[in-house]
Amino acid sequence: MPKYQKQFRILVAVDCIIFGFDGVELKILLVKRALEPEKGKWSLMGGYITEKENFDRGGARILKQLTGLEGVYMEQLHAFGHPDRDPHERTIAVAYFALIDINQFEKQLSTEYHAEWFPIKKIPKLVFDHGNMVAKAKERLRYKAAFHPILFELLPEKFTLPQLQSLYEGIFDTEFDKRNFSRKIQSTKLLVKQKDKDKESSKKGAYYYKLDKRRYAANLHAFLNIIPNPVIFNRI
Amino acid sequence: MPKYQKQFRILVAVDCIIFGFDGVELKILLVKRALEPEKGKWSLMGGYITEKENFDRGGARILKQLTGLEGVYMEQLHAFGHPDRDPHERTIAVAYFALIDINQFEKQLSTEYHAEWFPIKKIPKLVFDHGNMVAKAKERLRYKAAFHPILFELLPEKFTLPQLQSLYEGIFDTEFDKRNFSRKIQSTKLLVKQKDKDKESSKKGAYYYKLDKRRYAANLHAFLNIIPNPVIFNRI
DNA sequence: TATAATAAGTGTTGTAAATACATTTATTTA
DNA sequence: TAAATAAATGTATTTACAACACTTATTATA
Repeated sequence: MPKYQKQFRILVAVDCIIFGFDGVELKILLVKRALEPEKGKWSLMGGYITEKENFDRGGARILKQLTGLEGVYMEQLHAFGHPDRDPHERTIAVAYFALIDINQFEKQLSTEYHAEWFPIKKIPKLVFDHGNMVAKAKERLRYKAAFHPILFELLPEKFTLPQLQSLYEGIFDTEFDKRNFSRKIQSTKLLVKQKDKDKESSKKGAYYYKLDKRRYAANLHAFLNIIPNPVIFNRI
Repeated sequence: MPKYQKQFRILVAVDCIIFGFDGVELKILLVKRALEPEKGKWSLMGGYITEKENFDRGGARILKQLTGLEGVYMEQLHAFGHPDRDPHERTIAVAYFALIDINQFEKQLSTEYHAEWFPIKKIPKLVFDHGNMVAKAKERLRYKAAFHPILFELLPEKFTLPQLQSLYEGIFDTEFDKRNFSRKIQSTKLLVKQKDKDKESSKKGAYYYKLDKRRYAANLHAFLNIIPNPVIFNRI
């Protein structure tokens, strides 16, 4: 079949904003850009879309390339298409954000890309419009996490309520009352209390919990109300 | 500067899901596709991105081309990139959805594209993956409208509370108690009661309201709670 | 071995928001 | 002037949320 005439064709990339949580802060994973222009500067992990793949697959491929991980939570964030975003040649980028268990990544680390975790509050200057992408991803993560149970994706299989709370507090940059927080989390029935405790961060030790995977899968799109409203968003 | 070598370049289109409300149902505006393949079939309005424009501008251009309207509420929905979505040549599409006042459009109508409004519940078979785009846009509109005051964009400058309620009821496919609905809307303080009434749809007549544009602009991203929860979404 | 230090775990009460529900009012038409 | 129609409005009850403080388990130290 003949091609569409006279239209111009554009490079299409996928860039990944990869979030991790080390128990203290929210972080994102950056790499040193391997190509000119801006070679050697900090950048999101990305790559060009290939002839046979769609965006979701491209995103998954790129994530795997860097982290070795598969089956990770990923979501399309936004398509970025400013004509000058790559000064070298017009390139559009479809950005994805991923939530990974930072410990998994440590295991699977590929050294090839000079990857490093940066606390979300200390992101260096990034190439092109990657700074905008990160800003948008943070915003989306907050928004999504305020209503849906997605932050579990950032935690290891077993975690404690204090850990979970500190994750929420980090992301929303505020503090919650632990009694109310605990009650709300428990009321979702998404967590299953374990018999063992984490003794590392306190003398008394905190009980581990695991996700109830059945319920979790069924409720990914359901609504939580963990976050007291006025703290994050202005209600009218 | 030399181009990136060896990467392949792709056609990039923007497609618009244009919503309107005629007082009874939610509708979308479709056109007859002008090009092969699938020429003559129902399609979203779309077009290729040009060399100097970003996606937002492309979307606005395409919307204006069809409706003559500018300054309309538009939002990027999703990038669609399945390799076979256009069987003719690989093309990715960035979809936008727009909310317009259907009466404005009637005035500005361009006959060139054989545009027609279709009730959201009676959408014909569409070209390519446009059916998926519409489905995703409906979902997003519901989601967004459940939390944010965006449905006003579908109404004329002056509207009545019964009209507004029937819009919400149409979109969420349910019925609300008018006393509670009215109270919730009033509590947002976004509306200004007018002195005149709409006498068309009842004998008593219903007072017109206008948006308080100042407050509205300040609260576009604020949270409403118009929709009783269990009706639409499952809470955990 | 008793005491201090640390963080985890747990319950109750008041307040605000959401819901359920029925009557009155303005106007037109028969 | 009576009947029909849809708009407008208020209250009582229930539910959800937020504020708040003490007890418990354990380890380290005096």
